[in-house]
Amino acid sequence: MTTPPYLEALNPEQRAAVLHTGKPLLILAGAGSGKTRVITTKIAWLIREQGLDPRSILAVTFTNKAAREMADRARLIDDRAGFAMLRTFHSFGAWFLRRNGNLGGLPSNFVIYDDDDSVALLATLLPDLPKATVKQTAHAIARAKDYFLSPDDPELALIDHRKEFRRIYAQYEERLAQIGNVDFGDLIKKPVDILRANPEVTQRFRDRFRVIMVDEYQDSNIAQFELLKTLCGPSTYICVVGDDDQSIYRFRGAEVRNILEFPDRFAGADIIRLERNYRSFSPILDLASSVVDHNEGRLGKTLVAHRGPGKTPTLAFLPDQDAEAAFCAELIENSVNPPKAGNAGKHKEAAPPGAQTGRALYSDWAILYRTNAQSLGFETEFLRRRIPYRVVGSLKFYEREEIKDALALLSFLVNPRDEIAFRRVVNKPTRGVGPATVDRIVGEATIGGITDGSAGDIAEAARRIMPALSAKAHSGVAAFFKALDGGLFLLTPDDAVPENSNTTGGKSAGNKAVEKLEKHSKKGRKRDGGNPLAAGEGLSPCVVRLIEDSGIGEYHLTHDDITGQQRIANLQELANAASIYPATHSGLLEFLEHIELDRSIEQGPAGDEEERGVVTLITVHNTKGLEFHRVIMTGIEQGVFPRDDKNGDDLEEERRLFYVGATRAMDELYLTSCAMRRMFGRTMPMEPSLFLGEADKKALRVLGKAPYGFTKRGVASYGSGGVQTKAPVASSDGRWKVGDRVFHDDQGYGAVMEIRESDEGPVIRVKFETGKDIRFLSLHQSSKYTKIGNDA
DNA sequence: TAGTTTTAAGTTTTT
DNA sequence: CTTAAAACTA
Repeated sequence: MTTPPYLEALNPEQRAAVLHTGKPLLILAGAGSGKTRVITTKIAWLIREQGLDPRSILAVTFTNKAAREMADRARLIDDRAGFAMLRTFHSFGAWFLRRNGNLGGLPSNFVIYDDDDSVALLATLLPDLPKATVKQTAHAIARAKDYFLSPDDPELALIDHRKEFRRIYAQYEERLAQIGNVDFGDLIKKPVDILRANPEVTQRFRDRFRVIMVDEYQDSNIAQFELLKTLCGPSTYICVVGDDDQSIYRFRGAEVRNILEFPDRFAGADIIRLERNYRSFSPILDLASSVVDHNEGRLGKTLVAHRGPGKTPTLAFLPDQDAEAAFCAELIENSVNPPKAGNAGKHKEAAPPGAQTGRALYSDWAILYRTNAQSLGFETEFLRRRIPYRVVGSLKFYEREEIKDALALLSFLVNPRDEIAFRRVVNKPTRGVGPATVDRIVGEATIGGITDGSAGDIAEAARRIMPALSAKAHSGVAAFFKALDGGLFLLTPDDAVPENSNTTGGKSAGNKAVEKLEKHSKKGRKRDGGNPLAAGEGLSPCVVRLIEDSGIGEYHLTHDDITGQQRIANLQELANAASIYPATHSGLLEFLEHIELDRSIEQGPAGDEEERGVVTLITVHNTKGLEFHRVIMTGIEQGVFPRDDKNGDDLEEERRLFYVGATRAMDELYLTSCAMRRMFGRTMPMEPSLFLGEADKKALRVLGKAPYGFTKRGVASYGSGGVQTKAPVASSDGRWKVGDRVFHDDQGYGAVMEIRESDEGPVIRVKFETGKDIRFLSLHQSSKYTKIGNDA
C-alpha cells in the first residue's frame, strides 16, 4: 500500500494520529502544532482509505467558525467529507432535539432562549428579588446544567448553597417546559437525558455514528462529557484533540479534568503529543511558556519551535492608554508605510528565515486586549489616523434592543406559549397594555386553557379574555395580534409548500413594505453606496411586515432620533439576513435557531481594504484558533490582565489566557503596559502585570521606563502602600507566623509584623531593614517561584 | 401608568 | 464614563 500524497506532508506524530485506530485517542496538541490539519486529514483518510461512510462521522467543535473551517478543509482533501456531521456541541444538541425532543416532552417547534431570556423568565418567578440576584441565580442554573446537575441532584449545593436554590431551579425548569422552549444548557443536557431514558434511541445513534471526534476538548464541560460518553458504544471510535494549557472557559463550566482524566474515563486510550510548533519563532514560544510554566496541575509539554530563532518580543512601558494606542498605531503604520530611510542604501534588516520581508499589511496585525471595553481607545486613534481596522466579536448585533424586539415577535409567532417574548413586545410601542393586563392574560393561559387543550397558548388566552378587558387594553391587545396576523399571513404552512417556491405568499406586498422601510433608513443619513439591499426574498417580507405592523420600527425611530436611524438600519439588516430562509414556519424556525447558535457576523474587508487588509481588534478569548504575523497584547497590567479579583485556579486560567494570546503570534510579538489607565472615568495608577514578573526576561526586550520594582529578577513590589500582589519569599513551612524572617530583592531583610485574613488569602505586613513597611497579599507562599531568597 | 429624573452600579471572557 | 435600576412627578 502506498502512502497517499496528503499524508506525505505530515510529520510522524501527526501521521500516527491520523492512522490511529481501534482505541480511544487523546491528541495533546500544543499551540500551532497543526491539529486542525490532523483532524481534517483524519476525516478524509477514514473515508478514502477505511471506506467509512462519511455520514457516520461526527466531529464537534466549540465555535461555528471552527466547524465551518474544518468542513472546508476536509472537503479540500475529499469531497465526500461534506457529508460528515461537523457541528458545534450546541448545534448538534439542537439538531438532536428537533428530532427526538418529543421523547423528553419537547415540541419540535421550540425556540432557544439566550441568557437574557433565561433571566427574564426567572424574573417572572422571582418578582421580588433584585435584578442582580436574579441574574446570579440564572447564572447558577446555567452552571448547574453545564455540570449535568438536575434540580434533585444532591451535588447541587456545590453550585449554589442557598436552600431555596433547588426549588427555584425546579420551578424554572417547570416553567420552561410549560412554555416549550429550551435554554443553552438544555441543548446538551436534554439529549443526554433522552438518550439515557431511551436505550433504543441510543443504539440508533451508536449505529449511525461510528467515529466521534472532538476539537478543543480542554474546553468541554461535564454535560458535554456525559453526552460523549453516552454516544460512545463499545465499538465507537473516539478521538479528542486539545491542549490543557489553552483551557480558558472554566468560568462558563469548562472542566479541564475532562482532558486530564481522559485516559481514565476512556479505558485503554492512547495519547499522541504534537509538540512541534510551526507557527511562532522560538523567543515567542519561550516567553509564552515561561509564564504558563508557573501553573501547577498541568500535563506539561515541551513545544519545539520549528521555525527557529527570530525577533525577541518587545515589552513597552507607556504612560497611559492614549500613549498605548498611539504606540500601537505608529508601530503598525511604520511597518505598512515605512518612513523613507534617511541613510542611503537599503536598510533591510536581516530578516529571520521564513519571516516576511518588505512591507507589512494591515491584516498582518492584531491588537489583543482582555476586555471588550478596551477596544474603544484603539478605535478612536485608528479612525483619526485612518488605519483600517475591524473589531471582532463585540458587535453584539443580536443583543441590541430593537433586534431583540423583532426576534421576540418572530419567536412568539413560532411559539404562542412564549410568555417571555409576549411580555417583551405586547406593549411596545405602548398600547395601553400594562403589567396588570399582561398578568391576566398570562394567568389565563396557564390556568384557563387546561380544559380545552390550549394550555399555555397565550394567543388563545388573550382571545378568550379580550371581552373582559377595558376599552384601552382591548384595542391594544387587538392591535398587537393584528400585527402578528399580518406576519403570519406571509408564511406558508409547511405542509403546503409548493415545489418551486420558497418566496411565497404576498411577495409584492412584502416588497412594498421593504421599500417603505428602506426609505425610512435613507431619510436622515446618507448611506454609503454599499451593497444594495437584497430584501424581498424568502422570509424577509414577513420580518419587515412584522416590524412595520407592530410599530417596533416606528417606535425606535420616534423614540430616539439620533440612534433611531441606526436602529432602523439594524432592523433592515435583520430582514436581509432572513432572506435566505423560506417563508414557511420551518424556515422561520431555522432562521431563529441559526441566530441563537451562531451570532458571529462575517464581515469581509470591502473596497480598497482588500489590498492592504485591516488590523484586527480582538479579545484574547476570541483569538483561540487564530494566528497573526504580528501581535500586540495590550493592557498587561495588574488588575486588567490578570484581573485583580483573580487568585488560585482563576489566576491559572488567566495565565493560560496569556499563553493563548502570546502564541497567536507568528513573527513578532509586542506587549504594552501602562502606568496610568482611565477606569470608570477616573485615572488610576497601574502596576505591571504579575505575568511580566514571571516572564523569562531573556525573551523580552524592554522599551520605555520600567516602573520601580520591575527588575530582571522579577516583579517584586510597585509603588508604595497598597496591598502587594506577590509575596517576596516563602516562609519555612509554608504558613506565615509573626516574626518570620524574610528576604526581598529590593528591600533586603525584614520581619513579618502582622498577619490578617482577607478574602483572597492572608495579608502579611513586613517591616524591612530599609525602614519600609509593606503589606503583601501572600498568595504563593508555597509555590515554586516564591522561593527566592528564603532564609528561614 | 407612563414617562422623566436621579442615583447607583459596574466591565470579563461566550455557545 | 456609560448603562441600568430605583424613585419620582404629572
